[in-house]
Amino acid sequence: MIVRENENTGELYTLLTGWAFRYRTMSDGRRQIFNFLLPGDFIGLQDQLEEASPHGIEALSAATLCVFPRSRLWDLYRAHPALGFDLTWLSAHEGLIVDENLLSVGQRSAVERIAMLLIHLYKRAESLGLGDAESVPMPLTQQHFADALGLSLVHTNKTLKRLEALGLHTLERGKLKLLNPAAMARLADYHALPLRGRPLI
Amino acid sequence: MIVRENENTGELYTLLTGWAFRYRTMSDGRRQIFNFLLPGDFIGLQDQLEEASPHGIEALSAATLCVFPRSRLWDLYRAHPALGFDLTWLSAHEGLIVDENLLSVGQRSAVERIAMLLIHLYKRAESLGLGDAESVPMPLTQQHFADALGLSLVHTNKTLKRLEALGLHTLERGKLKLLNPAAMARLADYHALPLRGRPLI
DNA sequence: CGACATGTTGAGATGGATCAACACTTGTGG
DNA sequence: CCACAAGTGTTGATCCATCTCAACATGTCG
Repeated sequence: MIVRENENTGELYTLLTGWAFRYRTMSDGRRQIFNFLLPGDFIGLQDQLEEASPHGIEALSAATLCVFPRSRLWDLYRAHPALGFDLTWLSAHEGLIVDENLLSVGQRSAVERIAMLLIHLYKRAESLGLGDAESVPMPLTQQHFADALGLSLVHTNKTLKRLEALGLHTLERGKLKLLNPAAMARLADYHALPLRGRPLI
Repeated sequence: MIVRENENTGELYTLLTGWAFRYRTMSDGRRQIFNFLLPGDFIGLQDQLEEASPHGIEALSAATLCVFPRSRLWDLYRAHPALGFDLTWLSAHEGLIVDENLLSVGQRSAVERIAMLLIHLYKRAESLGLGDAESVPMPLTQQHFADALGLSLVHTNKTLKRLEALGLHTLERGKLKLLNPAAMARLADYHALPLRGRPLI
């Protein structure tokens, strides 16, 4: 547990190693995962100064963080405009990913959603050099897939199995392999978002 | 049409008057609306420099824009760190709204989604001083509701009617009235996001 | 007046939800 | 070392919220 919902830590973080996710729980317990966080992602920009954080953040694996006091955020903008610029970049980039998730949840069928999430996470992990030539680590539980995609746990399981049966991927012991990335991309209507020089803060 | 999908205008805008929406179309024509834009909202931050915009933006009414050349964005950060700070604020704030939509589309039922969108737009318009004491303008078509909420047009129509029949609101000739805001907020599990001093760029 | 966008309504089909088991793994305490 | 609980994954049967299809109504604008 990195950031608790409706609390304010007064801190910002960069995720240095490990995986995490950002989510929100409704008063009756339903949970929506907004995004998954990988090394290099920044945490806490959405929380406006001094306000309680509208979402929680939990780690999916052992993780290390770089901590910033929120009170010095403004100093940073003044003293290092380039870093401020990078922060806006990071914020906008996370926005793009959330947009993509919204597109999935709003318009894609269950198979398409799962396919999309699998490729998307695969590409992100791969581009960070995680995993080896044929697979990347995948610390999510099926419940996480379900909560990110707005599907029930049962249907998530069945859909995941169906894709495996089609020979599109394997997912075991926390390792994801894409056996037919092209077919999966076609299925998901996936288009890589161009990731030009991503800054690290 | 303000920004075309997959093109790059090299410009940024502030929406000064009027309504607009930000969306993306899949290759088979399905469309997801990410967010609605009201006066004061900034346009174009998500589009990374020089890349084609991953989404389109269209006006819902007559609108006026303030135009910035994208090439001078970096100058602005260097010369006026405070404005850079505000831009990050605006970007993060739009992120919060998109999160909220994702929560709706992922977890809420059709009635809840419609109720949520109605209150949310009502509050935003009201806080900008649009409309009068009892109603705000509402230039959306039912198709816009449907595309924003991930519902079919037909079901959107029926659900909207149902809420009207329950006496929760009226929506005619482009004017929205909330007859029982409390009940509607309860239905939607709505919690206002605190809007502290919003900057205008 | 016709053309086109928008709104309305009913009937029937279906993707995904819900309910209910059961299997496997891991950790814990006795 | 075993017994048990808790978390996770798997599978089948049934239900229902929402989708699709198909009309028709209304309004606007040339």
